[in-house]
Amino acid sequence: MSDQQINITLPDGSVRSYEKGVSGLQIALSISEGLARNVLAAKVNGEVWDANRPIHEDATVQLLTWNDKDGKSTFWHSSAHLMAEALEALYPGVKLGIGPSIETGFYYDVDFGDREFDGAELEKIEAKMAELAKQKNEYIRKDISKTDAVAYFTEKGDEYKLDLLERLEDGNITFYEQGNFVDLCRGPHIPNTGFIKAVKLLNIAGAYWRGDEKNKMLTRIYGVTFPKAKELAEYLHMLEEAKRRDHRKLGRELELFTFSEKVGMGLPLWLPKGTLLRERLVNFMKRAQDKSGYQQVVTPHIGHKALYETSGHYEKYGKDSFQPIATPNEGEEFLLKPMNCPHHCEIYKHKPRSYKDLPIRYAEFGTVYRYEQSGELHGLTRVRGFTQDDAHIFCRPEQVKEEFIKVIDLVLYVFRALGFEDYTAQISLRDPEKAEKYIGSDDAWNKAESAIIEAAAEKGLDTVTELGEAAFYGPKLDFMVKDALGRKWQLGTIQVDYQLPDRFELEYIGSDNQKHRPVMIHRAPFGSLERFVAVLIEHCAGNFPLWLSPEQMTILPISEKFTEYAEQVKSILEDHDIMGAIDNRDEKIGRKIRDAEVKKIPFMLIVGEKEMAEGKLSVRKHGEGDLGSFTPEEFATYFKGIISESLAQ
RNA sequence: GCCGACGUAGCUCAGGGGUAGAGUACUUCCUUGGUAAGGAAGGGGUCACGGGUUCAAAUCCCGUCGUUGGCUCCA
Repeated sequence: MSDQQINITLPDGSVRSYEKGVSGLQIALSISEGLARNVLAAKVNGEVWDANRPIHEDATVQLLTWNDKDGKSTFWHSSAHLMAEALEALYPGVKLGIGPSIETGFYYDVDFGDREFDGAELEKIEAKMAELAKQKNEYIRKDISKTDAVAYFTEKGDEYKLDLLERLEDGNITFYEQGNFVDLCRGPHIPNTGFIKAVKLLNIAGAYWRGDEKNKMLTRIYGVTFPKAKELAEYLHMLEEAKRRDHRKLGRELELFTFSEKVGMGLPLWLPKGTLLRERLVNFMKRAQDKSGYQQVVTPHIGHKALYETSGHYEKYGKDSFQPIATPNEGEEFLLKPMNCPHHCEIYKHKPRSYKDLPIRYAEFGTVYRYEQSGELHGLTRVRGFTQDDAHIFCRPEQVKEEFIKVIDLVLYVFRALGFEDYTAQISLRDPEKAEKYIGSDDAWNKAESAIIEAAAEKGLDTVTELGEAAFYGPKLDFMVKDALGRKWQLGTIQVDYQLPDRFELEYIGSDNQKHRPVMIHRAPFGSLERFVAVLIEHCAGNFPLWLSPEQMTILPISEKFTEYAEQVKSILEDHDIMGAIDNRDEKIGRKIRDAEVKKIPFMLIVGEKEMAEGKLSVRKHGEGDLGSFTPEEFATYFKGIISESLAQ
């Protein structure tokens, strides 16, 4: 083989020989024209490159299309450049900050100077982007010296790019050019703007330069683009659907919860139906925990300041918490409890423990209060008072992994019962560069981190690892579920903790008759009930699984002549623990059905002359329609069957 | 907390310096109806709150509170 040839290894393991300087695009072309038309970028030895950038050495190459995550992000990054080009064309003199791709779409931070920019202008920019995209301008990569780069942006008067340049090293700087637009950019980019077929600018928001509130606020324009118009339509439909499922809207409509200015922001008020839903979740969790060897405990809503000084929470969060409440005479200080664990440590300590007692698992649906910045509050997902399905497992060091695995099993059972099929586990480790953020010894951290990693591997979890996401006292495993619309939510969490046992001087007597220190595992499968209910509402669009539904059925008499029979049916069903109201209003059956459908009540039981004569009821299922007639007992059996199926282990 | 938008009946929203509106929900009456809205009448609002401008403010201005989209934060 001549030295003008290089070997390219493709993802399927095949090796092909190409001329030196071949590009990803040319490789694609050699495979099929269709592939070449769809190639957005190429992953060369694990690094994402422009599809048309020449490859000079043997390499492993993966061609990236819209179906690859990296392909999408390249596409959106290039779209940000396209938007910047449109902005410069429409608003000469605008200054540009940064314009990255994000999980869905992209944004660009823009300084419009004195110009007032309002959202209505987004359509104008969209149109300009579409026009520029049609020109199929190539994205051209250029190496440039730092001096020339600085000269260019000095001339242009763009202080933000100059600020960025300050932190870059000479010899490492590239510009990308497309059409009339040049940007400082590491790349990579898609071959040309023609790939961008559908553009939607979604909203604008303020954002500080470099995220620092001391800096100037720029206008951030969010957008999303697609290679096909149809995909944009689907995306917009998804947004509509998300709006329709918004738990704040459904929570109000289904009368689950409310807020009151007078009670205070971020402090949810649970209405009777929401409370019923919550209680069902709590009972479900209690049953599951009882089976797994947990014991329920109850602790107060406040605790002495010293308790949190011991735990380390006061030092870490004291300033950013609700401030202590003082007693009028003694001047003692108490904090609203932000965590249940210190209380549980004191329960552990109330008597000497033997190694034979461990593990001890204390569970509490503990309501905690945390000060959240006013701008952070959002429906039930971010509140100032919430209830955790909290538990703390105190165990011997050698039991950590086994206990951890048991917790994973419990979490997965819970997800399954609630219809969350799609989840990943995020392992959050400490950021080794920021040791000051964490308490505890390296040794303890290493042990905790490896326990989590091993347990996750043993359960075959699909994991991602994030550095710097750990809690200050220990690493954690968080479960991220995907809801019915593909949105990711963080729910359950499991954390290994070697610090609190030290701080609280927890002990047990080992088989060697010596004192030993237990290890704690914090865990909350739901996380917070508030947040969990919010996610559940959006996941099922308010159509709760039957076993959770706050109103499982309603009895609809055809006319008031059948009220008495309806009462009889109700009482029979009550004996089977099937609860619901009779809709006795002076309305026609069509109206009663409509109202029950709107309220998303799972079953409508219609009783009229025919049913009364036969001792039956006509069953109509929400969203599905008439199921035919059942005796009350037959219905109860059918009803219970549905529930036990969804709760099967 | 910071920046922007918003705040009118329980809910969804119209109005925009000169007597407060609609749909829906609610109440009463008529109707006793068979699988997604029967008819009529009626009650309900300090137009978030506090100041200011004006002969006159729901409307314009300022402030506060709240909601909301972001930013920063999240034990």
